[in-house]
Amino acid sequence: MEVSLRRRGDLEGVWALAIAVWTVNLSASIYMSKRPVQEIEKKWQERWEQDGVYHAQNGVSAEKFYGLVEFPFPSGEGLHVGHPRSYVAIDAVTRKQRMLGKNVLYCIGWDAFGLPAENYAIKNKVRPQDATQKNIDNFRRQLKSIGFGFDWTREIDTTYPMYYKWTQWQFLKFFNSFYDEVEQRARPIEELPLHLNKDDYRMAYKAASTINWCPRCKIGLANEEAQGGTCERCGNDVEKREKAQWMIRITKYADRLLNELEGVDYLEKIKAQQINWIGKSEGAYVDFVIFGSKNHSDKVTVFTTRPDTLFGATYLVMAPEHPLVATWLKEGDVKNQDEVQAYQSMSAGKTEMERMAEGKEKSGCVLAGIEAVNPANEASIPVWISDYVLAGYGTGAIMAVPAHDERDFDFAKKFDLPIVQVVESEDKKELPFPDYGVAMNSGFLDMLPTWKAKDDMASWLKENTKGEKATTYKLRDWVFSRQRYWGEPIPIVHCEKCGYVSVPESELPLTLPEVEAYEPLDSGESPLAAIRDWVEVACPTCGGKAERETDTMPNWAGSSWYFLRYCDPHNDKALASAEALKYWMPVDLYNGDMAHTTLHLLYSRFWYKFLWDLRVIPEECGNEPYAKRRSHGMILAQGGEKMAKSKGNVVNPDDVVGEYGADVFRTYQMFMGPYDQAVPWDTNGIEGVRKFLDKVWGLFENAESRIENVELETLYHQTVKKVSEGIDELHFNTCVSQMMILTNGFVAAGGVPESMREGYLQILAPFAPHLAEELWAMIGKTGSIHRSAWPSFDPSKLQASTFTLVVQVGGKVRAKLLVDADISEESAKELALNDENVKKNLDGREPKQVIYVKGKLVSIVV
RNA sequence: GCCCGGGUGGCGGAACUGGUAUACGCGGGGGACUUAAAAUCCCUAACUCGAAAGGGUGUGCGGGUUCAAUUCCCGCCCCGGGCACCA
Repeated sequence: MEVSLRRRGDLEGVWALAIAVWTVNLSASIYMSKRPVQEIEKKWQERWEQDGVYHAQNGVSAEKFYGLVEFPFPSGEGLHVGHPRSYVAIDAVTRKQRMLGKNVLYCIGWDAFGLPAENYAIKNKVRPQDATQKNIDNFRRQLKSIGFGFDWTREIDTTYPMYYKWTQWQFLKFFNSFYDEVEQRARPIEELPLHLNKDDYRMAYKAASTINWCPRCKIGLANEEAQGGTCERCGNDVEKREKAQWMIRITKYADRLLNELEGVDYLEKIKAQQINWIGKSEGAYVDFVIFGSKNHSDKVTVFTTRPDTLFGATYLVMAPEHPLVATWLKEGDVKNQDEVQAYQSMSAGKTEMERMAEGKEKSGCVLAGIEAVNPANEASIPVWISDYVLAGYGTGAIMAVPAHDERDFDFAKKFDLPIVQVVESEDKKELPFPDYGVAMNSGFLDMLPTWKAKDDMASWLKENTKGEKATTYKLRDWVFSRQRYWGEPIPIVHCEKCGYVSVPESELPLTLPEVEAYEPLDSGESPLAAIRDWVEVACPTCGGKAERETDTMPNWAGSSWYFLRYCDPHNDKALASAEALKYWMPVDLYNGDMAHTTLHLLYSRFWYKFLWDLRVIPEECGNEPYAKRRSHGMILAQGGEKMAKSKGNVVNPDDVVGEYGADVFRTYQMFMGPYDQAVPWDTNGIEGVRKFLDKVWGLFENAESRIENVELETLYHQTVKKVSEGIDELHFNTCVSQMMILTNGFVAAGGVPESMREGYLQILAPFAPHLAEELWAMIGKTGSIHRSAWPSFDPSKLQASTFTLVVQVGGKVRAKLLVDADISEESAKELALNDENVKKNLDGREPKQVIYVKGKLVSIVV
């Protein structure tokens, strides 16, 4: 106390001096006083909540703005400094939109089901419910301390039964719908033509699927839980296993998910990722007649993107799992049965790790006794099996054209198979592989290379019933089952008589029962299977003996539609009312991690399109959920490494907010680098931002406001323009630096002119909302600054009265002259030519040409 | 291998539609205030030759277009991310 009083005293002396000569820079000690920022911030956070400053209004006619950030998974570690980056950014965007008078929807919630919570519960012997609740409380406290403009009355939690009631309800929609190929949309299953079997057409269906199996944990893993071929839980290598799983027919939407990207504004690389994942390729199916098997009508269909190279197909390769191979083995058609079976079991036992380690080294086994006929030239070619052919893509079999495919080439070299090039008539210049010529000489097939254009070949195949045009996708149907406890129970009952039956809507939510242990069972089933009195139920249709589905839904389920729930979070009649959806959807700006731009984005777009088809989402909302999608770069640890608990370099927002306050934290997050790029955290860098905000405080606490200064006015209008546009473009770092420039201008001038005070605080408000609010009150304004009107700039005041005219001679800068903004071309040129240094560099030469660029430069060509 | 990004001072990064390269911040150097330190403020700073005036070089590398290129074109190199034996 004493110290600060003494400083105040010092300050007065300095201040007298500053008034005497107003250009004198503000003295150091003005900024010294330690303000209790955390208290001030807390005060406003409470006030905002009380006054409902950030509440979104349903049922109004005002223009809306829906800003969305990915809701977090509330982990036990708490928020880390990377989490809030996008929250701060979209907070700034939505604050500006709110100040433009729009009705803003900006919410947060918890994506709280999932594996880590379950593992934590198992390890620490607590209920996942309790652990999750504790984590949510911690996350909520942390987020609130940063002062986001979330509408907290709309907070959602995917594990809350009134939320997952609707997740389950939507699953039943999938179960009770089919895809109408003609109309290209989903329709209720009751509308399926009567001659078709409903169970073959449901959008959600149960089928055997290959899963990643961890033999140590005895558990099935989703692909994303088994990345790199190892178990996320124990690090053991995973194997492939067949298991009956719930699947969703996302593949029916492949073309729409691809084509309708054209109507949305996504970052180019995000679109590219969606396109890659869908993996559409166009080509043809080609039928190869088989001889050597007992069934004389056997044929193998292959998919190729290069039907024009059919003449170069010198052998056939099938995946070891191909069903025809099993048939031929059973029938005794294959002469080298033992060898083939050995190869099959060898490749089935291979883990992902082993496959990857093998790289390009090809393996395989010929099917002795089986031959195929190349439909283009009737040549007889051998048939092989190899695991470089994937069972799950195309038809599970390929025609090998070693001259035109590197993998086929490797295989042919290894097993000494013939290589025949297909050339475009006379054009033999471009050989696909350098040593092709050598390989060609070893070929024994006496075929003359011929050529047909891709489309010609496809139609030739069609005419001769030897194949047809075809399109394939990498996208697979969505495996929707998890053998786990901590997820939404799948509301399906299996009846011996009726098959799979929906749990009646009236019984939703089907709540997760309490269990003794959360570990999966030895059988690989979810722990729910152990609760017999929960599993055993009467069939809802016939009343007979039936069993509940014990699989739960994947984490993706709850996050596929949460943005719809924000629109109307307390509705108990529907997932959201049609009016609310019509008003709020689509999302105007969606931001999230680059890590979620493939799966989550694809799943939620698909989910939305499906609900839209069924008109659960009104038609007016449009066919895409997110009008605009952006992603933020990662925050790295100091030094550029990834932040990781194991490396001990994680920065906790609590510490930063505790030391500097939320405003400094937020502003630094926006200043540290381009929003879409990865940037390392810098403990020194944050000091610079603290100094900046301290200067702002100082300007309002101590400095003069009766200042008139034309240059400041220009700078002010330029800054308002830059910040207004920068927020829309997500160029936050340059917004902050521009505000720093303006602030430095005010400091140099000795204060903020009266006419600029409000606007100055208002442009600061999206970045440092507490500080702006406090100073807004300090200058006597009533009502929240965050509900005030966004300032405008005067375009006529953007131009300074003078500018630096650059003079170039022969492309090199030879002079910089300060001139009036309205200087005429003639006088500018004259001034330039008369400059001493310009004359010296001209060295008596006559200029060939003098170019004048208004407001910029004079370029003298010699 | 394929598809996206990106390469600018000691560091994070600015630069509109081709028109002063390095704004803003960090760190460095020098100075003021202080008994001293911290804090704060001021000055300084791409590299290089020069006392200075001024010159030369400079945005990953090599070419090109232009009065003028970080920006446009051609050919490479490196880094980050995504996908990956996808026929």
